[in-house]
Amino acid sequence: MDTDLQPADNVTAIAERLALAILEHRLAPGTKMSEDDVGEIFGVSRTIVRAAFQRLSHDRLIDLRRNRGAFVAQPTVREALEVFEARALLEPRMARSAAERATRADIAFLRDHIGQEHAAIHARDFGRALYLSGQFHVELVRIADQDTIASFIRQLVSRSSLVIALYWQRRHALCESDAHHTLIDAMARGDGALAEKVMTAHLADLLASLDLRRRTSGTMSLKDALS
Amino acid sequence: MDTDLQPADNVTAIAERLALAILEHRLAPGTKMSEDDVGEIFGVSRTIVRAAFQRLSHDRLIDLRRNRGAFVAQPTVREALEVFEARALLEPRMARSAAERATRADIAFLRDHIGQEHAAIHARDFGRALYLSGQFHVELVRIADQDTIASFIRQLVSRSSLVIALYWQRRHALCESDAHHTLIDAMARGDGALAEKVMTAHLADLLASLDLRRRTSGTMSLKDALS
DNA sequence: CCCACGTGTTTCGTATACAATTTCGCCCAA
DNA sequence: TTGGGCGAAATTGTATACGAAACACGTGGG
Repeated sequence: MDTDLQPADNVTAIAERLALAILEHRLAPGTKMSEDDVGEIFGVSRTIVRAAFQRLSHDRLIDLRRNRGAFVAQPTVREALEVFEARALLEPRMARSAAERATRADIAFLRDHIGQEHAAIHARDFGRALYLSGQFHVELVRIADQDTIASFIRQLVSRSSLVIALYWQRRHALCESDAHHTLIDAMARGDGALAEKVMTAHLADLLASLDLRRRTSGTMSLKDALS
Repeated sequence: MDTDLQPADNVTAIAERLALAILEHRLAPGTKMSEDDVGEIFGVSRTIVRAAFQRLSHDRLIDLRRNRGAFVAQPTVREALEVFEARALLEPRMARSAAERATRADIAFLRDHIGQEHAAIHARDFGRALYLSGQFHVELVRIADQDTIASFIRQLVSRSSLVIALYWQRRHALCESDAHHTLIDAMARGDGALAEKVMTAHLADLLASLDLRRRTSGTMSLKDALS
């Protein structure tokens, strides 16, 4: 049985836990992560932590500065715009493909996914809700069955999460927009053209809801964030 | 001035030299690279080599198999198709942007780049010619001034090089197609729409010139390839 | 003749030690 | 008070050591 997706690989496991902490906004952009501290928290040596850092750095989730250490990335305004431009180029087409390929099981899975997201909101776990909201896009590309583009989207969605952490003022109004529902409906009907259009609009909305002039701040200790 | 792009960073330097060896087809897909051997060739410890390997692995240039080692990646037919599908989605738009933004200096740079490529062909250094031919696409996106998408293209072009190594039969007829010249001409006239169209056709041609049924093979020793 | 098995060798995974660099507090002078 | 420099402490960069897993190969049984 390999239903247990726990990676037997230490560095993967730790990279994923760190990524989740960032994506759920438990670790604020700019936070410094010392190799020793992280290693001690997870009970591994710096060797492992460094490898995990390098992976996250390649996904632009953290910024690795030579002889200085690892910091949760702080996308600039320019990077934020680039990320959304890239998403606008890729995701609508993926939404179309997904709509054309989605099975009944896929649709059910996505509906369940949104269910979890709502549950998280209800439990006031906004970090997790935000993470799931991003994962929705990743799942969509998975259905489109394009692994290569999926890896790009995964990175872009992750970076979007950082952008949101930095430039989103009104937190609690999160993705209430039922864009995801609309998307699923279009997919359930196999309407690729509509799905593509809805996705385009959804991404534009997301970008428009940011205030790129102001940056929110806030920090938290490592141990608390990685519990 | 930062015209000196020599990385003071050992792992970056080694990752780049390995990447170049792969991109110039001096290292054939499937070749195993032992950490010890590579470390000895470059005069660094396995620590550095491992870090470099992890980077290349993230770009899918090498395949890292746990407890087995690092192998030059061998993209499957499916991956090959995905790579070109992704390029088809991104590059035409980038060609348009580049055409609309290119300065006189940019055009001159690209022309010179093609000049180097022809020189390499003339010197029968087909590996280098192929590398430069790929770099042309990367430079194009650089002109389009989209760093995020540029990083994706860089990866896709690299993987394309592996695809070509595996699935290209008639080697010596390389990119003689003057698609790159046509592209530059369109850019010089600032004709974005044309550049977009030419790029689309160029990528389709490239894909069509592959024979995805047959795989070429061939290998070479590490020390020779990394001299 | 072929396949299963055990042993020695190679290669990788991880921890740790030490060197190099940065950071921070402290003192002193302007 | 403020700014600069000096040294100690902390943190990262790299090499190395040792345990563990995979591989190579020779041996013996079927």
